[in-house]
Amino acid sequence: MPPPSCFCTPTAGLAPFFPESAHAMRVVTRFAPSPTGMLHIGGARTALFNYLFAKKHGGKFLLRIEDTDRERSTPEATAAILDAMEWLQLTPDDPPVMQFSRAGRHAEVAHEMVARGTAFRCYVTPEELQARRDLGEEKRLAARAENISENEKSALLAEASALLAPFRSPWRDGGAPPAADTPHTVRLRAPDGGEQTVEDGVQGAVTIQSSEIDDLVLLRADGTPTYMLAVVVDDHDMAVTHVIRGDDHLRNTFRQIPIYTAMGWDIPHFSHLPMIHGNDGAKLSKRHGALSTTVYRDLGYLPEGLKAYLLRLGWSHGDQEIFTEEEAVRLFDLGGINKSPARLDLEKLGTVNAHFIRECETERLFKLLTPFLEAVGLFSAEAAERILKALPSMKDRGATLVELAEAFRFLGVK
RNA sequence: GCUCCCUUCGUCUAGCGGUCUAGGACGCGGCCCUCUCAAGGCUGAAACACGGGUUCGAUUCCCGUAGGGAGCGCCA
Repeated sequence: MPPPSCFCTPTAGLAPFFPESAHAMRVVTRFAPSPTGMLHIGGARTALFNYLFAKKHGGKFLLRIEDTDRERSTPEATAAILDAMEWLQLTPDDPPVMQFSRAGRHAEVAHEMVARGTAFRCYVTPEELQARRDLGEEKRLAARAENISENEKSALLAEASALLAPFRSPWRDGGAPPAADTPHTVRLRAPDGGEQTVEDGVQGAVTIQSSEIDDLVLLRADGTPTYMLAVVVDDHDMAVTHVIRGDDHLRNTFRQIPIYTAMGWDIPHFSHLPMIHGNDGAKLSKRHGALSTTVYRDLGYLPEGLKAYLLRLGWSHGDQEIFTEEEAVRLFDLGGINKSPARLDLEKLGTVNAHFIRECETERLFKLLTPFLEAVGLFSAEAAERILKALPSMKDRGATLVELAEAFRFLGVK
């Protein structure tokens, strides 16, 4: 049995999470949702893993609302996310950071990068870029025509892939603006040659060609920061040591690392979690029913039940199926995370939840159950006493609070 | 299309070259317990995607194929 403190050698070939000597370095993780919709189940799991990892190492778990998209961010979504986090008892150690409030700091960093020559002013417009992509698509389509020669075809394809390749701006090496007052963005000057490798805590070593990284926009023409700049600056300023997020961000890591490098900042340790799919194997969407995390609360699941189920989705510790919160904190590790996507299985969630309903302390269960009883008209002040008394022997009568409430119908409360 | 990633029972997974006639869990079938239901106990069916290597030996390592996923924005 390895000592529990041995968290630095989960997988061969993995970069150590900590320099041997820096035991004083404190683990900081964060969950960074964008308030453009509800907190879905995949996000809840990401938050859980970040929370668990931080707690296990005696570190800090932070929450940052990524609201730099002013068009799509809403206060309602922010409130919904906070509500879900609170329900799940995934409480951040510091007050949530609203990313947009830090826009000034982000711009400051972008300008610093321009001064250092690792970013530049770019005068290309979104329309020009779109035209470039459209032309690329056109050429590709043209290459499919049947009445052209092989030579023409490959020439067309070559043009298409050049047009569709990651964008490298004509201004990346400087140059005068078309006119004195031409609006400009600030773009990262992407690394020139060779390849880039990142040691991911879940995916292992992942390598891509530098040419796959584009000169991404850091500051929009209106001076506001993009997500790519904001995450890096905030993660650095918040002293985040471990970035644990969905693997839809894996490629972004390669676009973010050059920003850390440009500023001479320490690069955090990255771990990218596989996505969660619906029970039909397709990407999670509305038709999979309960999408928002708080819907599970309304469906009668206990927060600890949902968390225990989510924990086992993509993570395992031998054959153990049920983990108490204390065990989860103690046993969680990056090495136990699976690389392949998982499907949501409501049947199993029900079983896990049933376990936690049985484990639930009676007084608390009674409080949680009351609204569900009221919803089906089975609660009254007079019946409260009887319900409370019957509850201990009723605990195994349902997998959810909804079912449990239904089971009280026999009491003839009315 | 290009790049990267993934692939063990229906589902979640164990497995990190011999322990695998592949283990656990959910679900499913049967039996027991029980006035009924639930819970519980026992039990059964159910998987290494395919093809090549490497090796004395592959579920485990490598390469293809197929299937799936992600990314390719002045979105995050």
